[in-house]
Amino acid sequence: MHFKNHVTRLSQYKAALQRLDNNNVERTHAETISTYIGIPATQIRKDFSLFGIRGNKRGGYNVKDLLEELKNILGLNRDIPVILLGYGNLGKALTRYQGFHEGCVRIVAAFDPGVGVLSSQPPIPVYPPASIPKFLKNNPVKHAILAVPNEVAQAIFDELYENGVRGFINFSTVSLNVPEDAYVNNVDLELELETVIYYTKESKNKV
Amino acid sequence: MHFKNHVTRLSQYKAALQRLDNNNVERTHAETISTYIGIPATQIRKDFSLFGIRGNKRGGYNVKDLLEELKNILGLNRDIPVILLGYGNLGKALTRYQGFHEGCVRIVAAFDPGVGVLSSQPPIPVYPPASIPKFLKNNPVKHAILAVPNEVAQAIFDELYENGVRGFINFSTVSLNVPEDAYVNNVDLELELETVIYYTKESKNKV
DNA sequence: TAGGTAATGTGATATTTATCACAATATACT
DNA sequence: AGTATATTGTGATAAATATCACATTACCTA
Repeated sequence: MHFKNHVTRLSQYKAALQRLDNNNVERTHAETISTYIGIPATQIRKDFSLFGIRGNKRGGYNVKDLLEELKNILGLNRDIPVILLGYGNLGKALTRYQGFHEGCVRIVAAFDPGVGVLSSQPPIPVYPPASIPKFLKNNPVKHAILAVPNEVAQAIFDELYENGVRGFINFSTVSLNVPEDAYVNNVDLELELETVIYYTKESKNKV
Repeated sequence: MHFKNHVTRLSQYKAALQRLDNNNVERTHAETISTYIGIPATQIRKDFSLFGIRGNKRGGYNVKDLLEELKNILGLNRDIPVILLGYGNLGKALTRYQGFHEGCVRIVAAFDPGVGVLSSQPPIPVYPPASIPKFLKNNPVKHAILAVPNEVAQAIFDELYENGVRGFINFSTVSLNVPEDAYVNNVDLELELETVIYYTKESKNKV
């Protein structure tokens, strides 16, 4: 069992619960969450069951408690420092990405060879790539976002792995060589776009 | 059948084939592609079989032909114009995203309310949102990338849909209300990151 | 406090997706 | 030409995932 889908859904549930909590809603139900995010209520309950989340047989779920449980399961019950590799346009976008600000994920530093010629004042410290090992020795960060050119992706990955980073988002389009105990989530934007194109073709392929 | 996974894989195959072609490789095999992208050869052949792609029983596949077939299936056998909504950091990153340059997807214009105060010369024309209907009347683009703040995502979506756009990538974190004949691919970067965090937790939840 | 009901929780079932095993066949070799 | 072999192509099987049906239970009302 790899749980990829389950984990994705838990994350969606968490986001929904966060919004409910922001709106000061105190109790909710599987049906409510369902209409919120478009996942069948029975699927939601099954997922909760699988991960040991219990509600109240008639009162549904307490929003704050459920949110807390989901965060615990996802490992989001504490601040997660993340480093960013590559401070180009994508890197800049990520440092300002509103999705991260609500959660407990925080980009603490970026590394980019162009550090000397940055035009504007970055919102996080940006260091030259040479200082990666030293930084990681002082700040044992476990997660990294790879927003670097394809040519250097594997080399940067290896260096980060050497220095203890184990979880990665990879925005480059090379398929990295990854040791057993690391986890890489590839986000290929072209691929995402091509999926859209396939599903909006006038004439789908008959299968 | 929804084929989401199949289509994603086809897209990966296409990318691999493109690289093989760039390196002037003439023939290839399921096994080769497999080691390239880490998908079992038998899965690859099954996918090909499902979409009617045939190889040569001993010579494998002709790279150029296979690439062409994959492009046909994915609807990538012609230039695909795409518009970009929101020319913030993410928008800028996307216009320069190297993944798109190889393929046939081309971002032809962006729309952003801050169009008047752009610092540098953008590589594509940037128009105010008010001109969306007129633009789409003159340029019947079918695909859009939503890189706008959550608050306006649904409104922008509705306007685009009204004007004929049917395929979307949505980078905002709201779950859009989508008519039957449109397709939205939600790319939630926080969710992607949370997946990574889950899989790199020291103590996984026992299930 | 007893009955009605809205919700959960989960075993059973169906569907989807991936893997396996091997038959078929095109090429290479002798 | 005939045999060996690499590789495809696919039915059968297994595994994963989602849905259904309904038993259970906590709350509400009278």
